[in-house]
Amino acid sequence: MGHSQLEKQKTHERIVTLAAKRLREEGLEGIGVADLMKEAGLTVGGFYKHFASRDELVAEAVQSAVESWRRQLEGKGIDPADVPLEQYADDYLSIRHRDHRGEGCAYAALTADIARSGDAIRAIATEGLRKNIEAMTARMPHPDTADARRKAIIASCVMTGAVGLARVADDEELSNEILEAVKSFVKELGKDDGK
Amino acid sequence: MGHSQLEKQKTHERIVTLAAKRLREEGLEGIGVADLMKEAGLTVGGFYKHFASRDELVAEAVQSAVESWRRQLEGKGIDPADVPLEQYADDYLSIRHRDHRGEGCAYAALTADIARSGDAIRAIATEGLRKNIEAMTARMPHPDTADARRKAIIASCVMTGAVGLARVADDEELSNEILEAVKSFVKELGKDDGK
DNA sequence: ATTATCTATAGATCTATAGATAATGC
DNA sequence: ATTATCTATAGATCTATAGATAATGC
Repeated sequence: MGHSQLEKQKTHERIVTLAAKRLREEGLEGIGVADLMKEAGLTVGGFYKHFASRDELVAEAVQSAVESWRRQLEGKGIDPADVPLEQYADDYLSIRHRDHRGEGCAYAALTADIARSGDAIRAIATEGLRKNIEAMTARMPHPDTADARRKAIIASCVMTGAVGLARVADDEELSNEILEAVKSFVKELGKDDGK
Repeated sequence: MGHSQLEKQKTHERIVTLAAKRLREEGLEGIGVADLMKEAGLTVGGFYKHFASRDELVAEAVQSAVESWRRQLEGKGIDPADVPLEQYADDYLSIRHRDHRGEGCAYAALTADIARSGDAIRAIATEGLRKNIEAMTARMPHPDTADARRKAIIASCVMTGAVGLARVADDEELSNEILEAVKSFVKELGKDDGK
């Protein structure tokens, strides 16, 4: 029962981080305030001293989820800009990513949920999407060209789509086939000789 | 207040068709039984003479949504197998499709929702996905080759991903850029000279 | 004195059921 | 007689709030 301002800030972050995970797992409406607080080791009453509404938490959690990949890398001392496209494709289109939504890409896990959300959440997601496309452009050969940006958009769509469909397929063979086909394609996209 | 068996069958279909639309718009948990029945011009009490549970309706609605594109074409006397890849890409990656989820592709609208669903719904969606990939393979040059199937998987992922992300973007320019980039890419995929 | 969290609960909403009503179909 | 739909409601669940408790920090 800590009550200092520092404790409160840590509690706030703990709730947001947990929500970012659980909402990716269960969808933006898939878990209630009381259950989330319980999983955080708290009770529902304290929630509204941290957030004006459930929607406000969801917005913070989406922001956190959108940034989580970058933050995980930075925690290991790695600059996301230094991750080459090949490694990005290997990680993103891995069985591990497919099977761990809570720690994975917010767009693969929540695209449809976000598209149905209000202005605040869509604005956060749009900003993150823009940055992702720019970061992907920088990983392409000749990154200053319109072609690199076009390839980055294609790569973003095909990767989020592939993980989404791989999670739909209840047949492991089909699911893996999707991941492998797209993995090799994205790597080809990054080769200089391509169109 | 019709009560014949024929009337009941028509009522059943009306509920399922409406649910297939509204669930694509609002998500698989986005609309309640009472509201759906009200929109169908009925009341909640009759619902359970048609479906054992809400989940049973959702399963039928997902099946209906998965088949809706094929059924719409067949209603116009068009064989879906005759739709060439270029036209498919133009329709799928159109602003109209992006802005009308209720009549659009179930995978673009519901991928994450389905991935979170139970076995019955995932089995229905997996079967539909398999058929979609096969139909897309048949639209590729040299459709009997492994390369055609690989391209069909890439096309399926990139198209569902593109419509999903185009719906996330609250900036019309970015959203259209995504649709256009992927549209031209899918058309290239269908050209014979490609790798 | 202030406030972060707790217990308890009001009020809204949702699924599912019970029993009444009005039509079908033997 | 059977049954498709209706009205009404029980029971569960969810968001948000009220008031109590126990810590911080001037």
